[in-house]
Formats: sequence, C-alpha cells, structure tokens
Amino acid sequence: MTTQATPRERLLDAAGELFYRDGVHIGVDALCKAAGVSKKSMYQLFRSKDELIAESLASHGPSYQRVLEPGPEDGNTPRERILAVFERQDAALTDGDFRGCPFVSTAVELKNPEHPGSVVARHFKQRLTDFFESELVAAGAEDPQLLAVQLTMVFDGASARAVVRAQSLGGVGVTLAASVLDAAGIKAPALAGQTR
Amino acid sequence: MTTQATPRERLLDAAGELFYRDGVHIGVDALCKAAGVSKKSMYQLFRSKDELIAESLASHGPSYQRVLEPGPEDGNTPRERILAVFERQDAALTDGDFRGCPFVSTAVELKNPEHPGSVVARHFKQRLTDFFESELVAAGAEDPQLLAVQLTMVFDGASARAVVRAQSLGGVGVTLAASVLDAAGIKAPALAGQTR
DNA sequence: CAGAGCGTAAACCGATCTGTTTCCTTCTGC
DNA sequence: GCAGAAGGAAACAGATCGGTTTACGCTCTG
Repeated sequence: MTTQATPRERLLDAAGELFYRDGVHIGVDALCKAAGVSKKSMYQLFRSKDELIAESLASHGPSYQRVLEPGPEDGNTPRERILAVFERQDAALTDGDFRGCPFVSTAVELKNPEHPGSVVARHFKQRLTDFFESELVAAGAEDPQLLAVQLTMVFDGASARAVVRAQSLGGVGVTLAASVLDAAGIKAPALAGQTR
Repeated sequence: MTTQATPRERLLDAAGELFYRDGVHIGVDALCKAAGVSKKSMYQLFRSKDELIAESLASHGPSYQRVLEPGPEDGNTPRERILAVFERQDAALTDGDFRGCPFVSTAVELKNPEHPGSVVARHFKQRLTDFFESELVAAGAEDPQLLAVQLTMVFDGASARAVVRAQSLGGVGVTLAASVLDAAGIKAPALAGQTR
C-alpha cells in the first residue's frame, strides 16, 4: 500500500528524491503526484515550495551523514576514519544514479545564498568539516581547522568531478585525501611511524 | 549604443551572463530582452535554447581559460604556473558575484550528462586537467595523469566551497594545491631541493 | 524610386509554473 | 447512524515556459 507513512513523510521522501534527481526546478504537481499527496495537503503542511526544499534537505541530511560516517569496521585511528568517508563517497559515486553532493547541488541550483535551502546546505557542509576537524584534533594535527576545510574541498571536488564526468572516479578522491593527510604528517599506521 | 555587436554576439554575451547569474532555467524571453534581440532572430540563429546554452558555454570557455592561465609574471617553473591558476581562482572568488565554475554549475543544473551543454562543460574541464598534466610532465612528476585529476578536484572543490559558503576562501585552495604538489615531490624552488 | 532582406515588436500556441479553491470520499469517535 | 475532520482529485487563477508566426519598419542595392 502506498499510504503507510504520513503525507508529510511521503512528501519529504519524494522531495528528497526528485529534487536530487531532477533538480529543484521540478514542478510541485509532479512532486505531489509522486508522493501521492494532494497539492492542498502540501500547501497546508508547508508554506511554500521553498520551505519544502529546505525541510526536505534538512530531513535527509542526517541519513546522508550516516551513510558517510565511518562504522566500527572502518578502523579506529582518525586517519582511517577520515579516509573511510572518502571511500564511502567513492562507492556511492560508482552507483549509477549519483549526481553529486545534494547540498552542493542544491546550493548551486538555488544561486541565492539566503534561500532557506542554501542555509540548510551550508549547515550540513559545516557538519562534515566539523567531523574532519574533530578527528584531526584527535590525530594531533598542527592546523586541524585548515586541514578540515581542505578535506571538505577534496570531498566536494570529487563530487563535482563525478557530476561532470558522469562516471566513476576510481578512488582518486581517496588517494587525494590520503595525500593531504600524508602532507600533514598524519601517516598510515602500518607503513610509516604512527602518530601515537 | 546597444547595437554594436551582431545579434548573435549579443545573444551569446547575454546568455553567458544570465545563465551564469540566474541559472539555465531563466526564460528565453528575459534572455532576448537583455540581449536586445527578438525571439524570432534567436530561433533562426540557434535551433533551440539547449543549443544556445551549449554555444554560449563554448564561446565563453576560451576567455575563462585565459583568465585562469598564468601570465609571464607568474614565474616559469611548472609549480609556479600551476599555483598561479589557483591564485587567480582565489582572486576571482573574492569578487562578490562569483558563483562557482560555470562549467560545473551548468553541468549540475542540467543533470543530464548528454545534454550538449554538459558535453561542452566536460570538454573544458578536460582542458584544465590537460594543462595541469602537461605542466606536471614538465616538472617530472611520477604520475602526472593522476596528479592532474587531483588538482582539478581541488579546483572544483574550492569553487564548490565558494558557492555554499558564499564568501571568500582566504587562499585555502592555493595552500591545498601546494600541499598536493609538495606530496608529489614537486617542491618550492627556494625552500627545498628542486626537481631538476 | 522599387523591391528584397534583415531584424524587431508583439501576438499567439499549448504546456507548465506556483498557489488557491471547491468538491467529495473516507475514516474516526460517539 | 452520524457529526466532523482529514485528505485526495481536480478545476481554477495568473504568470511564465519554449517555440512559432505575423506584421511592420529599416536599410541596403539596383
């Protein structure tokens, strides 16, 4: 049965998928049809399409983070945990229907940085940078703040490349992130002297 | 006087600016109005809006490249010439109305990688990678192909970050590119042993 | 001066956009 | 059974979309 979740959940789900797949310029009609919700319901659940964009992005942010964040099988050193993010990204990029980081894509499409959706995107990108930074602090990096921003850059660069190339990256993002960590003196445990 | 260039040139100019500023979803009416060209003329100069998108991107690509490419004042070693690209990008990002690399932005907005505009974008991104690679070959890098892709990633990552942050990067892209070159053994001339 | 082109302005087409409204069915609590 | 709320289907509004067509200047050439 289509009607298992509430109309609100169905709308947020459909919005997350269609905005990502087709862009935020997809019509409200198509969105509601996909969600099995009437426009009337949509407009009494959300003030406007812009609000739906922002809320959809916000509701899918945590799950997006969970996909990227390292699990217990990814090792316990900060370096391993950071590189696990890039390995997961690379794996996601290999999936055919990957269209780049949804936050970056949405911000690019919206153009206006004050759009509520852009604000949400900025927030979640900061969360990724914060994750990198806390791991880098744990690794004893010299300038964790700068390095965290650089790693976020690598992440978004890999995502952008996947979009324009429309094919797998073959792990270039992972090796690039590893290079950055190498240059910062955060070495691989088995090959060189470990940090501790 | 508005009418100095041909209608075709005026259209390509206006398209380059408006597609970049407002996105490719801007209407043909607004475009023609900005260019001072009638829709009839537009549609006998270009088969469709999609073709105009692609041709506009293609016509502005060379000038975009010229802005990035290093001049004689940027030094002559490959390392200097590569880093000059990132310094120029950083300078462009400081300009208020920068909205990311136009090729990446267009590819993200179009979604469809087979769209003529996406093909043009892919082409010009490859040109940047090729520039990096030729410089890296000159520098005697071990794996110039991989490094060139990595540098392109850094470039696009810096661009993406400028979009979501909507503010200057403070040279993080330059330092990241320098780190990548450092890690590849392409050292700064004065500080460490040079490659030759 | 006649006539051929070129290019703009503007009407027009059907489709789609965001957002509102009306109507009707369905489900729930009593 | 029945009142009342919830929500879907669909019409509606006014604007805009990509694209075509008509009509009217303007300028060049013979």
